[in-house]
Amino acid sequence: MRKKSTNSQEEMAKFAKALGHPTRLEILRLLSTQSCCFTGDLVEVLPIAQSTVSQHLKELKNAGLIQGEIDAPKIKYCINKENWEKARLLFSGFFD
Amino acid sequence: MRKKSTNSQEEMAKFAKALGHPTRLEILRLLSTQSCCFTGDLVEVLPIAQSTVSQHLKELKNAGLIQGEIDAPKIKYCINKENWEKARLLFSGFFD
DNA sequence: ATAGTTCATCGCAAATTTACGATTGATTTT
DNA sequence: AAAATCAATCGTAAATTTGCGATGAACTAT
Repeated sequence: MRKKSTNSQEEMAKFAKALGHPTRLEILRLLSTQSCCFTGDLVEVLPIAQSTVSQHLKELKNAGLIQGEIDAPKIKYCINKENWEKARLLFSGFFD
Repeated sequence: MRKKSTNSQEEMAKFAKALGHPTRLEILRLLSTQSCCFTGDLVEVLPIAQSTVSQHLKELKNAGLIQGEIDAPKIKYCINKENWEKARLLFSGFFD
């Protein structure tokens, strides 16, 4: 009784929350079809301001779903494969 | 260029958003292990106020993941199996 | 009819999210 | 060194989310 949520529920909620916006889903789709993207490539494709794209990227990064590396003067974003797999397992386990 | 998100992305985002809170994940887990629950059963188990549980139930219902039927004076909540399956397919398709 | 039960909804406050333009810092190019 | 490019961050506004206690609606039980 009065049980708090488990660690894996916290983690899954964190992933789900990050996935809970169409723009972020689109970013992830773009990153996973092409292997990686520069921020600028995403800004060209998405119908929102550059600063907003950066914010979404930050949230995806905080959730651990993507990672960025410097390729000066650009930044190259990729799927974080380790956590991607973690998320995949959590979701597939969740849906019985 | 400037492409908006697709319908299935909108739908998946809607599901993901509903899944993006530990309490709602816990509610769904409880509903799926037992086949159904009364609101009161959930309130007993969860460490939050009754009104807050009701709000979370409402969100899950709006997202289509659960459905409630009257069993007076209680309300019996169950997984919405049709949409559950839809969500399962969207997520499993998303993670390659 | 009255009292009790069950759960949704209201009203509110605090925190978070989403979006934008402007600015800044870092790096590259001229 | 100066100008240009790239992307994060700042500051702000509006909307949404999360949570609670109190109230209300619908039904049941006495």
